[in-house]
Amino acid sequence: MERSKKSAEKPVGRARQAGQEREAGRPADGAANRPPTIRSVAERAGVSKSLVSLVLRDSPQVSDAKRAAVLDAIRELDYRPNAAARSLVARRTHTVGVLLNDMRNPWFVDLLDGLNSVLHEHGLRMLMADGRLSRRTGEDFTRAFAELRVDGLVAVGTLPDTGALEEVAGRLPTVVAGTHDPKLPRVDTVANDDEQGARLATEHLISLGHRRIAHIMGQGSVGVLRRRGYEAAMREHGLEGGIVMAPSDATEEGGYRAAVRLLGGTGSGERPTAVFAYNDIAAVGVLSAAQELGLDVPRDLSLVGCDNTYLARIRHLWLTTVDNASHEVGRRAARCLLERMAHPSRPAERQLVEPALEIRGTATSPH
Amino acid sequence: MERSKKSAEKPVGRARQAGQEREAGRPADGAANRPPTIRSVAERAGVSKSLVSLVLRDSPQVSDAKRAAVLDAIRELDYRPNAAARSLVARRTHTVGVLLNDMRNPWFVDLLDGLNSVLHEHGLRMLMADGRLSRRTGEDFTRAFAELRVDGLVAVGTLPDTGALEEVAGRLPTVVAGTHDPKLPRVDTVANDDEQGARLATEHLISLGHRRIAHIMGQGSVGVLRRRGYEAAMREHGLEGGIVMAPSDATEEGGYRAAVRLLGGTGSGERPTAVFAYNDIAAVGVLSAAQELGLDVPRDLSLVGCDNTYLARIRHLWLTTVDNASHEVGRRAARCLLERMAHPSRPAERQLVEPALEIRGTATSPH
DNA sequence: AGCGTTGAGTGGACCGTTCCAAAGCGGCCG
DNA sequence: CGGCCGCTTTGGAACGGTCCACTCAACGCT
Repeated sequence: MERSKKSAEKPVGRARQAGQEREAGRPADGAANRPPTIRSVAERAGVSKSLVSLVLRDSPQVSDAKRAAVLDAIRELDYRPNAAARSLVARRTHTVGVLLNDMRNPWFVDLLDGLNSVLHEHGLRMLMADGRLSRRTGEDFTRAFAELRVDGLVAVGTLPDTGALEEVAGRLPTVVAGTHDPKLPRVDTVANDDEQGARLATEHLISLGHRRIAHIMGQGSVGVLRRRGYEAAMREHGLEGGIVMAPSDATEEGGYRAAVRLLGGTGSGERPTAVFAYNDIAAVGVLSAAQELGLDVPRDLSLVGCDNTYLARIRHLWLTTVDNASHEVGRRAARCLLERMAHPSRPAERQLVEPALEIRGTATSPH
Repeated sequence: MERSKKSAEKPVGRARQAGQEREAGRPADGAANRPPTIRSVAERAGVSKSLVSLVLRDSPQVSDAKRAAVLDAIRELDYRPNAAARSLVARRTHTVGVLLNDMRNPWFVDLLDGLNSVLHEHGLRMLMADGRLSRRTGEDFTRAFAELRVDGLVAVGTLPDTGALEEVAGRLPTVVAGTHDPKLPRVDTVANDDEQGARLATEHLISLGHRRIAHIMGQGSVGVLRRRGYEAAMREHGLEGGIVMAPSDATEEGGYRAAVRLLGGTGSGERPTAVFAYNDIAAVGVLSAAQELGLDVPRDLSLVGCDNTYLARIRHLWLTTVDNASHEVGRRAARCLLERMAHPSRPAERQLVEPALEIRGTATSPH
């Protein structure tokens, strides 16, 4: 008895207070007129907020008349649901974080295309951060994504900070796309078959009749794989003697310097007749070096790049290169992420996508 | 009487239920162990959640002992504040949306750098969306940003859908960077002085001794301005007769085709000795066309591009071009946005950033 | 002694949604 | 004619924070 009275008084008072403010105060004079909420819509349509919520997630349980009324009100007020409130209660943001290694190097745009198309089909939106920018400002990208409570994370390209990635992978579904690099327990990887790509390029040059084929090396695990594919192809065709490798980095400058070392120093008999470069940018460096050394490409020197970036497509360069199906990599990475979001603790999956040769103008038979 | 009884009975049951769940149930057995909240931290540290909140926003009002206890609890639980909850009550997300026109064209990366550095100084984070991807999936970028309740919006580059931008500008602080295009009431604009840049390029060619200088035109307002600068420079030096213009788009293909028309068709006496291209990509197309027509650049044809993208920096291309200080544009755009966030209804501001000539290898005196 | 003042700490309303339990309301059947 | 069964609609707790109003000591000042 006593208890019932006490609790009766307390909640009643509150309910009334709240109700008053709700019904009379806020929407009318509305402090600093805020954007419309589900309540404004309900009020205008003459229904409860719950019904508006049902209409928003178009439940079949709503009569046509009320639905129309609510939709009208939404239109009239130009109402937009508040994602923060929604995700607060749903504990889902329908957003996946995409961490780009470095936006300066545009090899990833096709990958992003593929990623986006599949994610969008499943009602997920992408939120991108440039790893390089975060690094420069000393910000921890991991934190930002964790606080925003993204539903998943896709790391595109090699990341310097494997530790942070490992930590974030413990919290949320994570997929690495476009590189083989960090092999972590609960992290899926979708990448190009770089070894196979290098093999294709090298075999193309061999089939054209080249015997002495140089390789301009790249760094990281991708660099190792491409070198391995190159070496394997050479060996399988009995061309161990024709193997020449020059260390470099994935820049035009690096490709240029390596090519100058390779092509400039030694006598003409020793000089390679073809070069397989780690990527398109390095290949463009080779082009520059050849020009400076008075070598005509492809007459005096054949050249194959890798990645089929839009650089390779520029008519003035027109690089023969390896297309590594970035779009497909993106699509598969998205599907992997969806799988992992559904089953967070399944074992890590590693996928390889088949590359293909894109023949353009920088490789022919040696004269 | 009847009413009081009714309301008494109803809330009592519920209130008790809820109270029990809060005090005894949730934190102890915790359904599907959720990430720690401010309440878990408070409980562990033996303080109230309000105090934890104070520590989080490091208020000076907290004793050292309690502060230490709270920080320990935060560390032990690996607590991360929930951005959704925070922004729900604060009505601020500390996030600005950055809308990229098209990630394929990497002229904006420097701009983003500048943008990012200033925004970061003010505790804002960037969230990027690619307009092209949104367009393809038929998604309205405006909606996404509006629902996420970003604090502001930066549109980078020309946007096709001016209407959507105008609408979104009514809701939140908006700045357009890198283009002059939509002149909307409450929208600030920070752009390069494209007219001045074109003038610099043209005057450079004139000072080298060229008289017949063609211009490969671009589209949009930027195209108009660059053309205007070109024409003005020509006229001011009494070279109206040397004006030749070819319409094109901002692609390599477009530049190539325009150049073939310009250089191939007419007799040698009529042929321009120099070209000022709308941008670097179009300039590369000109390079391709010149090569095909057997014209040596710069001996037979001088060429100046625009934007100083990294294409221009490739040794094999080594384009003389106009540097439009994208980094500075980004920085100023960020400051504009901060201003507008502080004073949402101030009149629109239009800023122009001074360009500079970047002399490389594609322009010399006519022989 | 009584009074205000100050500073650390707390309770609870509130932000804008979702979701659940329950209510209202015909209609149908025994 | 009353009970029951669907279908539509509603109230209110919950999500995880912030912030305001308030309490409670301790302290200094007439």
